[in-house]
Amino acid sequence: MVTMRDVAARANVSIATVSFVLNGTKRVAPETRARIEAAIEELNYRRNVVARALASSRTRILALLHPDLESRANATVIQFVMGAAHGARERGYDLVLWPVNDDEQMSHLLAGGLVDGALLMEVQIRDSRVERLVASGLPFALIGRTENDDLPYVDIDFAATIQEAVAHLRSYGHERIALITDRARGGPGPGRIMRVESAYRDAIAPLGAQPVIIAVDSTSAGGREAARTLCAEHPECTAAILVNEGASAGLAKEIRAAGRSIPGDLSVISASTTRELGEMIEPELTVMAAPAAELARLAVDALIDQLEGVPDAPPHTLIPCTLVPGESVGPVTVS
Amino acid sequence: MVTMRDVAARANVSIATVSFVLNGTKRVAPETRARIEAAIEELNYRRNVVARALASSRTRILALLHPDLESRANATVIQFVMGAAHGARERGYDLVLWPVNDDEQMSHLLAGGLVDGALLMEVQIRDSRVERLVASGLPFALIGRTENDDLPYVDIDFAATIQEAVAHLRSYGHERIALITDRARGGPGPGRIMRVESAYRDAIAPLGAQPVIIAVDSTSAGGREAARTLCAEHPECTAAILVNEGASAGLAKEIRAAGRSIPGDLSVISASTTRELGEMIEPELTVMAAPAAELARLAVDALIDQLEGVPDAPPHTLIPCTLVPGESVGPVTVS
DNA sequence: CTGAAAGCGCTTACAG
DNA sequence: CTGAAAGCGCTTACAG
Repeated sequence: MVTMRDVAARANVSIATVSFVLNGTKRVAPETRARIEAAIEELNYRRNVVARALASSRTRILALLHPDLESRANATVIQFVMGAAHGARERGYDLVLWPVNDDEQMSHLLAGGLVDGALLMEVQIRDSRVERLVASGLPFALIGRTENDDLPYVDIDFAATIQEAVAHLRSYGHERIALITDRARGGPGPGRIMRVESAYRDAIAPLGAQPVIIAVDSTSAGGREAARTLCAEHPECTAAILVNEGASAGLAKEIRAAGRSIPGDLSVISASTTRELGEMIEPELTVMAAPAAELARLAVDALIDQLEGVPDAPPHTLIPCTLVPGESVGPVTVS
Repeated sequence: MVTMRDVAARANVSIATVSFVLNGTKRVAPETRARIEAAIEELNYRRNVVARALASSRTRILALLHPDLESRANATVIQFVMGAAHGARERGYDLVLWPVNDDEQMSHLLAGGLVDGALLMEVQIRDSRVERLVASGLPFALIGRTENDDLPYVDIDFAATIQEAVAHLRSYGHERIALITDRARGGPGPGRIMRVESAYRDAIAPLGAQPVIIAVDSTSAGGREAARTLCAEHPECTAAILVNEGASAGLAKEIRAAGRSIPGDLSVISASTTRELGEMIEPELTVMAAPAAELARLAVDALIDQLEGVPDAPPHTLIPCTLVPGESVGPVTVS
């Protein structure tokens, strides 16, 4: 293994000087610098990141804390994870995946000194991970929000997204619009659900209709259940907005199985998902594509800015989903 | 920050002794051990992983090298990544995501000393990453295989998988069975495709029919293209085996759009995908579920065994996909 | 069974 | 502009 010592010897300087040119932390005479750079090149030297981390007290490693995603057929998740990995690499950081299950693992993360900061996915309204993070003093950025709006976060702008979805449906004449969300399995659930619901209430308020909110599991079975509930209990609804990626396919299938058609009898918008997933469904769904990769990069940037002391780094960013018209929205048909 | 020095002081021992109990590397008197453990507990001490890494020349970090997965609507990918993360954590290792694009990044990885070993996803038949890895001496495990079968790998047992798919279809009377694979976009392509094709040829050989192989993009559009090709050029086929996750939905849609039905006119098995994805499609596809999480864990275990010098660690493991019957396979109908 | 000490490969005040 | 040296927090022969 070639070390800084080897480079220094070959260039006839001290290792301190080598370090200075590598880090650009101090002025070095041009000829000296040239000699050192030549030596680095010739030896194909690359700084040991572990030693650097220990000496500088900065590992340049970020942790991505996520719940168990293994079972989720969640197309946005992979975009998110990959976006974060790319974003980190582009700024010279590494990203470690951290499946947080228990307190012990959280301690290991916080006290182990492996990471300079953490990114949190799937933030709950009341999130014990966030509390521990705050208590520990480790810098972090949230994807999603807790009750406490003061913490640094990036999030989907659900208000704008739902607003646009409703406007799109209204432009086709729809006035009875149901919302289908994710059923939280124990715990307070992601803040997302709460925000989506209130955005929905605000958006349909001008229509003067009662809100119809159906929460189901994020699975095909959940989607079928939503369709049955919709048909049986809310036949007045001519449109539905889904914010439940995993349920979208099941909903479409069951609506058809019930002898109704999309968009003939029901117009559907699936929000916060991917266009690829929309394309898989029949009919091709009109979706509002989640800015997953973009959000991940922003979260990474916010965290690194914080770590590197960039002034005026924006603590909060909201991005709406993008409407991608498919074939699942049509005019209201009089029956 | 509380260090080993603090613990040693509180327990009235040297830091060496603290290190011995932490690592279990040397016999320590029971009372001494108890004192040290008490001190650790009281101070809530946790070993600094960076210092440990530097001193022991082992970081206990593994890299997961993957191509750009951002754009893929690949449901097995997330299972794979998460399986690897969990597997690593369970053995006390961390996993960093490494999007390998260029040579410079590869050098940084290899010479930086951050990781003890690497896991490679999406291995190509002829893979420059593998060559560099071999040359560098960094331990690794492949997911998938190259030309060279001597390297340590885990992989899906495509021969057994395709064999079972064909057997399943034959039990319904099918004898004209097409194969739909992934179109490699430049380069030699994943070894997977080659292996799948030869497994298919072997499996249908007893049927005495010409092989029908259709390679399309792994997208809904690709699936549609496959359906059209099948209908137009191979009307004799009564069944198809897909090994192209992203194309499965498009295929089903286009078959129906062409006025043919699944499984009435065409039986379909989608291999190497997830049951969740099969459930999303209409009709619910019979799938052969990829053992993605299991494979990831095995690869992690194989790599760690190698790192820790476990004798007789199996260098190669093959696991077949699991048949999950859906509604897309039926008897041959005489026309 | 325990400790003193060297060393892992860097960074970073401090001197000159 | 450059260097000698301390130090980051551990592990690990080596002595005793």
